[in-house]
Formats: sequence, C-alpha cells, structure tokens
Amino acid sequence: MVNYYSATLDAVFSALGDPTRRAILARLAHGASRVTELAAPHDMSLPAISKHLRVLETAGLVRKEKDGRVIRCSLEPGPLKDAADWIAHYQRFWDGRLDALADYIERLEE
Amino acid sequence: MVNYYSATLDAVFSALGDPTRRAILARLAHGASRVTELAAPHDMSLPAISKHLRVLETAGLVRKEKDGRVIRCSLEPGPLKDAADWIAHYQRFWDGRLDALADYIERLEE
DNA sequence: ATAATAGTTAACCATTTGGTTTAATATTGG
DNA sequence: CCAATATTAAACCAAATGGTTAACTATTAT
Repeated sequence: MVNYYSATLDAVFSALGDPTRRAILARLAHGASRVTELAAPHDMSLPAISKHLRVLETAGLVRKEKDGRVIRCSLEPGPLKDAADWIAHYQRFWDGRLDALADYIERLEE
Repeated sequence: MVNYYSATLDAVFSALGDPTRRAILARLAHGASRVTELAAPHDMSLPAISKHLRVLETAGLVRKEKDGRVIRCSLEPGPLKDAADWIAHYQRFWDGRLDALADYIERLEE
C-alpha cells in the first residue's frame, strides 16, 4: 500500500473544510484578535468558537498567546503553505501548461 | 454575521482532508483509471473506495464515465484551482512579500 | 471582598464520517 | 443460459464532528 499519509495535510485540509474556521482565518489575516472578537460575527456560542480555535491551533494554523485574561490569537501561515504546495502539484491541470505536464509524466516514468 | 460560506470550498477542502482521497487524486494525476485499479493499493474494501470516490465526485474533483461495466475515473482540476485561489490570499504571509501585505491591508481600509 | 469579564471544560446530543459485510445490478464471456 | 467481473446499494457500527448549556477557572475592576 502506497503511503501518501501526512498528518499535517489531514489536519490542515480538514480544518479548512469548515466555513466558520475559514472565516476566522480571514479575520486573522487582518491582524491578531482575541477570542471574543473572533466569535462576535458568528451566530454561535463561545464554546463552539473555542472548539473551532482549538482545531485551527491543532492544525498549526493559529497561535494563542495568553495576556492576562485575554487570549490573543494570530495567524500561523506555515501549514497553509504546505497545503498550497500540495495543491500546486496539480496546477498543471488547470493552467494550460501542458508542456509541464509532459515533463512531469516523463520524470515519473524514469 | 459575515457570510464567508462556500459550499464548494467546504466540499473540496473536506475531501482533501483524507489521505486515501489525496492518494486517489495523486493516482489520477497519472491518468484516468477504473475503480478497481484505484482501489488496489489501499488496504480497504471496494465499497469503502467507492464511497471515497463519491465524496471526490461530489466535490467536483473526479468525473466518472461509464464504459460498459467499467467506470473510468478522471481528475477534474477546477475545484483544486478554487482551493488554491483561496489559499493564495494568504500567500503574502509566508512568502516574505510584506509590501504586498501592506497593499492588501491598505485596500481593505478603503 | 465582590462582581464582572474572558475563556475553557464538561457533559450531552444529533449528525456525519469512514469503515465493514452482504446483497444487488449491470455487463461481458463461454 | 450461466458464470464471472465491475461496481454500487443497503444495513450496520464505532468514532469523530459541530453544536448546545451549565459550570468552572483565572484575571481585572470596583
């Protein structure tokens, strides 16, 4: 059995599969933010947001820093790059560079 | 509540969150393949693979064409591009182009 | 000291997910 | 016609997911 397993990609792509979590990341792209602020736009309880944040944190997409009773959340882009890199392997399928596709296939055969 | 919802991104990222499905896509990048062929490398029953294929198909990542009793599956790259485009919004966070970040923030303020 | 604020934890629930096995449906070959 | 092949469908199961409310912890303010 071929092993394409990557716990990182599992966690990152799964985390991105939820609209609330993508919205949180979009919000964090504007700058770090506390939990309550992140929760505000969502029609959802605070514990629910807390859970989403843990999912993002586990995936390495968000870092939390405790400052007094406030927790400051910030975007951690590394895993997003991993995801982008994975997808980039397929870019040749949509960007019309069929020469690159040919190169790729050729290299595979060797 | 801000609406960042995208059913497409939900489906695509969720689909990519499973290693078996990523492996299937990687296999399809080498060319179209029938279901049994796709199942072969995996230590998993055929119905399980069939389900994974439906997930991929629902996400628009795989197309199935029935040819006799064989079903030919092929890679459908469109949704991958959607996913890549979404992630690309965050590229400025890891590629060191902080000028682009400044531009982006500025445009947001307007 | 007490109350308010920020956030998490715990317990619970319904639904989804990812797998199984067994049965069914087409299609092809002898 | 009958058997084999390719695949899906159905029924089932355990675990994970995404949400809730209520209770708890820690910190700040009065």
